[in-house]
Amino acid sequence: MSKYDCLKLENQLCFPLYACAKAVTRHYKPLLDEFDLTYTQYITMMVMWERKSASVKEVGECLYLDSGTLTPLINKLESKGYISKARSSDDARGVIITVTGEGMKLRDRMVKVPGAMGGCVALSEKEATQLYNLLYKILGHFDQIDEA
Amino acid sequence: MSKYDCLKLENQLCFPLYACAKAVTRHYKPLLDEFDLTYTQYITMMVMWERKSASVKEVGECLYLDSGTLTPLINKLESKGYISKARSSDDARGVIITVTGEGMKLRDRMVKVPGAMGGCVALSEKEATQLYNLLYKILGHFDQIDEA
DNA sequence: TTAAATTTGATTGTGTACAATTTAATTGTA
DNA sequence: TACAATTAAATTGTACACAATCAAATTTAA
Repeated sequence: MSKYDCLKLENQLCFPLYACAKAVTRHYKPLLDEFDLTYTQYITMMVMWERKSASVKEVGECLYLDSGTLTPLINKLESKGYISKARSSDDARGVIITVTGEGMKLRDRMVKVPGAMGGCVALSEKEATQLYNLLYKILGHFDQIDEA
Repeated sequence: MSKYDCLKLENQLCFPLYACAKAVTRHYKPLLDEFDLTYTQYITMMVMWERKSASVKEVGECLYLDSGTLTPLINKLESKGYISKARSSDDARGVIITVTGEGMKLRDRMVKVPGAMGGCVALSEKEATQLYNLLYKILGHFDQIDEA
């Protein structure tokens, strides 16, 4: 029992969180490679599939990403033909991105991906729900801190 | 209820994991800035504080990182004076890194960091343990997959 | 014992992340 | 109305992450 115990890797909660998130995206990679998408591009497409259209700012709020990350990423998705970009007519500062027909077709082709990944994680239904709730509890608390 | 529900962001387990890990390291940043360390440098020092000495390969196994990430990071920690590098005498392929006196002094100065971060996460003891166990369960399963 | 296979760390290239700054557009206010 | 403050994206710079490749050293096996 030392005063340094709190600095041991095994006593950290953040480290398994960090390592686990990386492990998950690493195991997503072979699944996503078939569609020529990275994980971040994939979740960006998820937002687009649901909303059809959104500003860069809105996408950033959904994904906790800023324009420094999203601008090049969105340009790549545009060059792949999955989304289109246009200045907002309401407010010329904003850029509205819209999912294309090709982008919607991609959704059909990717329906099997979450299932394939789920088989990889191997938690029970109950454990998965537990984890889900704990993670959103932390995220919610951070959101609260940040808006203050 | 659509066949596309599995592709909704809110139905993903991976997304809050990814977002939460980023939120945690983001909130670590102001704490670590005072010591001129990044999060990855910080956990690398944790390994060094515990082991005093380890090969690049061993550090990588502890942290789930490869030489592409560790080589430049270790060079930075060396230039800050917290560790030293030397070829292994046993096996000239290996590079052994060793924590310096300055590196050990840093541990004393950083004892307050985990507590400060813990106050930020705001889970009960029980929830934190639950989360810890779930994360290591996933990591353990991935380890199993990977070694096969 | 050598030649092939493996291992270790470094290097290169791509893709995030995110802070900080810049530019253009909009809003608020005196 | 003017003009300061704010906002949205883009840009720039630093630091991971990791795949792929390389070079040097070591191990294995024929």
